[in-house]
This record gives sequence, C-alpha cells and structure tokens, in this order.
Amino acid sequence: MATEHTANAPDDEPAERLNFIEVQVEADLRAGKNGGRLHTRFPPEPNGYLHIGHAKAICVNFGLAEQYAGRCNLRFDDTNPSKEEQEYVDGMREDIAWLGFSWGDREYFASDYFPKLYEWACDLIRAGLAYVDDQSVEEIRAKRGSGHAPGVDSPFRARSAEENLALFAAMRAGEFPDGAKVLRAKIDMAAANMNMRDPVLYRIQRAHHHRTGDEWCIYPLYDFAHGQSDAIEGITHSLCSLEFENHRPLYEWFLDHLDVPYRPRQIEFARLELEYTITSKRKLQQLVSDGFVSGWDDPRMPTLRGLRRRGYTPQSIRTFIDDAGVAKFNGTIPLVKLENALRDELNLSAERRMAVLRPLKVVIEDWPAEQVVERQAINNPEDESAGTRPVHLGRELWIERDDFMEDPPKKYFRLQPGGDVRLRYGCVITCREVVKDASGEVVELRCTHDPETYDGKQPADRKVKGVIHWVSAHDAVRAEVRLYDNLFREPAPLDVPEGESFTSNLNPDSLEVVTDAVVERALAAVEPGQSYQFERLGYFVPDSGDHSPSRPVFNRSVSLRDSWSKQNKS
RNA sequence: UACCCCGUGGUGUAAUUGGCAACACAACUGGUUUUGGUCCAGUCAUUCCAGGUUCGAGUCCUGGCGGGGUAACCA
Repeated sequence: MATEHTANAPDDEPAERLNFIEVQVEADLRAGKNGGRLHTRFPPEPNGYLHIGHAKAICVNFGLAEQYAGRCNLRFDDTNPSKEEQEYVDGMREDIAWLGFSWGDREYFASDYFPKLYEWACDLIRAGLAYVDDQSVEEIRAKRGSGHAPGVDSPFRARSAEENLALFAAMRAGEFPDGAKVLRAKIDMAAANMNMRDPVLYRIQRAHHHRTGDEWCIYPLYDFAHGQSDAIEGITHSLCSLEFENHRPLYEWFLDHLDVPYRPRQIEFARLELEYTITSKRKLQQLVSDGFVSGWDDPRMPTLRGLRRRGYTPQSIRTFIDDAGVAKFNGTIPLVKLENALRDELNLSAERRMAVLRPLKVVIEDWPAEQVVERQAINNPEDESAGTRPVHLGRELWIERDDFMEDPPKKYFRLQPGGDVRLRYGCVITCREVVKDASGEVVELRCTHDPETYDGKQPADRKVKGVIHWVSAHDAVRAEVRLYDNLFREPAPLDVPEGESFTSNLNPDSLEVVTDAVVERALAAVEPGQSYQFERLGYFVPDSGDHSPSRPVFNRSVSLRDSWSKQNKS
C-alpha cells in the first residue's frame, strides 16, 4: 500500500532477465574463472551463405562479448576441403560486418592449426590413445554397433605406437589412396555414447583446400579440430547448438588427454527455427541451383544477403534475435515476430512517400485544367526533424484500385459510387461517375472536389472518415514494384508426406511483379538501401541490383499491419 | 531401440537459496488518429500427467507421457 515507487527511482527499470548462458557466464565471472575473461567465437563452415539461423549464433557469441567486455573471434571451420570455398569466406565476412559486429584482427581458420593438430595426433598415438585403422568406411560403420549392441574392436586396434606413428606419417606423405586408412582415437567400443566408440580423427582426402592448397592429403574431422582450436585461441565459452551435446564428452576427452594451452567450456543452446522458413544450407543451396529462387540474395531467401536485399536492417534482425531469446528448448518463432521487428524500426525511421501500385485514373471534373495545388506532406510523423516535402494536386490523378469499390461491404469507408473520401494531405472528393470499358472493367472515376476541406476540415454536413493515398499525373513516375510473400506456404516447410520433396511446399505466389505502379517523382532518385514507407501499403526499398533513376525498382520489405483485410478475411 | 537433452498462456522467453507465475509478440475489446499504420487502455495460464517431500513446489524426489537430438571417413 505504501508508495514505494518514487517518480525518479534510480532503478525501477526491470531487472535484466538473463538467459541460461548469461547466468553461467556470470557465475564463472563471479567465481573468478578464466581470470575474469570472457572470450567466445563464431565458427562457421564456409560452405554456403549465412542465414537467419546463423544470425542467432552470431548475435549470441558477439553479443555476449560486447555485454561482458570480452572478445569474440571469427573462425572459419574449414576442415573439409571438398565443401568449402573462398567465395563463402568472403560472403560471410561481409554479412557479419553488415550485422554490425567486428572481430578486429582475430580472424582465424581451423586450417591454421593443421600442423599443431597433426602434432597432437602424434602425441595421442605415442600415448597409446590413437591408432591407424585399415578398415573400410562400411566396416567401421558396421562394427560400431548400435544402441543395444556394443561395438567390436578393430583388428588393427592393437598396433604398436611405433607402427601407428609410421603409418600415420605415411598417410600424411600420401602413400595410401583416399579412404584406405584413418586415424582413430582409442577410447571404448562399448561406450553408451556413440561418439566415444573410437571416433575417427583423420581421413585421407585428396582435395584442393581453399587455403592450404595441396599441402595436406589428410584432414582432421570436426571433433578433433574444434575443441583444440578453441583451446589454442583461449576461448572461455564455446557455444554451439544442441546437436553437439553428445559430442561434449569427446570434446572434453581431447582436452583431458592433450597438452592444450587452455581449457574452454562447451555450452549448447537451441538453434533458431522460423515459421515458413528453412535454414538448411543444403536445401537452400538446392533452391538456388534448381532455380526456384534467383540466387542466394533473392529477397525471399532467409539468407542475410536475401534479407538485406529485401530491406531488412541489421538492427531489426538483432532486435528480433534478442527478442526470441536463448534456451535449450527447440521452438519455432512466428514469422510475424521478424516482420514486426522491421516494422517497429522503420515506423520510427523511414520517411513516408506516396505510391500507387495498381493505378486507377481519377479525373476531378470541377478542377481547372491547368491548376496545380502544392501541399506540404509530412515526411515522418514519428520524427518531426524529417520535415515536409511538397506534393502536387491536379485535375488528373491515380488512386489505388483497391480504394474504390462499386459494391462495398459494410464499414468500407473508402471511395464508392456517390461516396466521398479524403485525399491524403488534400481535400475531399466525391465520386460522380464510374467509367467502364467494353468488358465492364472500371477504367476511370469522374469526381468533384470540395476546396473547403483542406487541412483536415470536414464538409459542413457530414463527416468523411476515409483517407486514401494518391499520385497526381503531374508528379507521377512509373516504377516496378516487387511484392514478396512467404517462400513456403506451410509454417513447417519440411513436413511433407513420405516421398515428397519440401519443394512441393513452395508458395507459387511468393513473388508478384507489378510493372506499372506510379510513384512520387522524388522516389526515382533515391539511394539503394534507403527504406521508405509507402503510405498505407508497407515498407519498400530500392532494389540493390536493378533500381535506377530511369527505371525505378522497389522491393516490398514488409506490408503495414492491415486490420481491415484481417477483419474481412472470415 | 540405446544414449543425451527438453516440456511454463496461441507463440517465444522469465520467475534470487522452494514463497503473490512476469515480459514481449499474437488474438480479442474499446479509445485516439488526415496512413484501416502508429499510439493508449483492457481481456487472455489448474506451469505435460500421477504420486511423494514440505507450512508452502513451476522450482526438489520417483514413475509415467510427449517432443527433439545422435548412431558420417559432414560440421
């Protein structure tokens, strides 16, 4: 009952709600572990372009570093030369920087550590903890056992350290064909955790590596490279996704048995799943190579370059990721959450303009032919400093086809025969006549206007509720507008009947190209990357590839919320 | 099937050492509005189930049920 809140209470902002990783990090920091240091890393494999799922890993790793005055390394996990390419390294750098994170000079490659990893492998052999196995892939798989059955020791498991050392050196020297031999850790073929059943450490693979060229013909596997790379870089918290939980015992086994310079700690969290979206690099690759989309940067793609071209801002993505939270539960985030993050940001920052997507001609009969009235339109009602711009009203103008209905439903308060509507920033007009072509399609509206209704003034005898956007013939510039919708028609695109491909869930209407829109003249000259709200329609951005002043092309980033169409859907 | 992880409103995350289930989004109501946008107010939960410990359990214990991951010479 007592008022414990004074108006200027210094700390009545809600306590920071920590996620489970932050809780552990703070506990470590409090306990004085790692010398009070926090050091994370983002370790992508350069085998594709980064997508919204990676954005979470990026935000978590780099974000944590920012939050606790720590550091975050960028490390390319390039241990499989058959899949990795320089093109992807470049693309990833660009996308991470675009998101607004920097890794300073701490850009590393797992391949930087190949020599050290090789030494460590030899150490393991000398300690009797690794051996060269001559079995084939099939044999190894077959003898690994299953959940119920323990595995069977390899017949080569008992080779001496000397023999193993010699064989491993010969593997490296290229004396055996690909796949002929592997190096395995000697752990426990009966372990309940499959990862501990003598995991493969090195395989022979003659593939050109994007960085080390042909220097190596043997390459370490993920498990043998990752933890040690963390250790080399002094990573304190190695954050990864849930599917590596079962690998943690192995991660720690290497740390236990190798003379590593540091002991990082692995913590797993759930990946981001988004409705109507896939985040499998392989499947995204398929969409690109099978031509379902125009490329990795197609505005419908969940890749960071796709989102960028679509008009998503780095901040909106970071806000979204932040808002989604971090936990171990595997959930799916509603797509509207992403869209709202963009809307919320652009509502505050984007200047407003008028554009008509599907133009319907309006002639104001009682308007003097040559008269042009200049009105000041507010650039951004959320930001007074954005100022105003002139728009010009004339006898002929374009309005949205949707803003006129011959036979409207109840509560439709835009234009209809005999009805009236306000032109945004202009006066009230009344529809006197509907002109149709031979096929019965409405091609023109003949209207009259009330010059006493500027500046929001209502007509004397009635109240006009509807306000519509318009572009006058005087101001109009033709433009192409690309309207994007979800790439998939199902919230869970991967859920398909047996034998069917996820591509059958592709939304055939995910792209609609409008070639004859008209926009305010000023929109022709805008810079790519600059977002605008087209009033009453949504947020749009000039296409970074195709827009030019002589041929304006806009992408719809996201529509405005539309409670009218929502209420009329049922 | 074996092993590992996870179950809190429609959705995603919170809830000091057990102590009034909170925030955001969505949905629904109303209000404001020269954008059917924005903004403002209100409504919306037997914490998967069953036992147990306790003055008191979302939190601890036992057993179920449900979901996810793993069983590559991918990462």
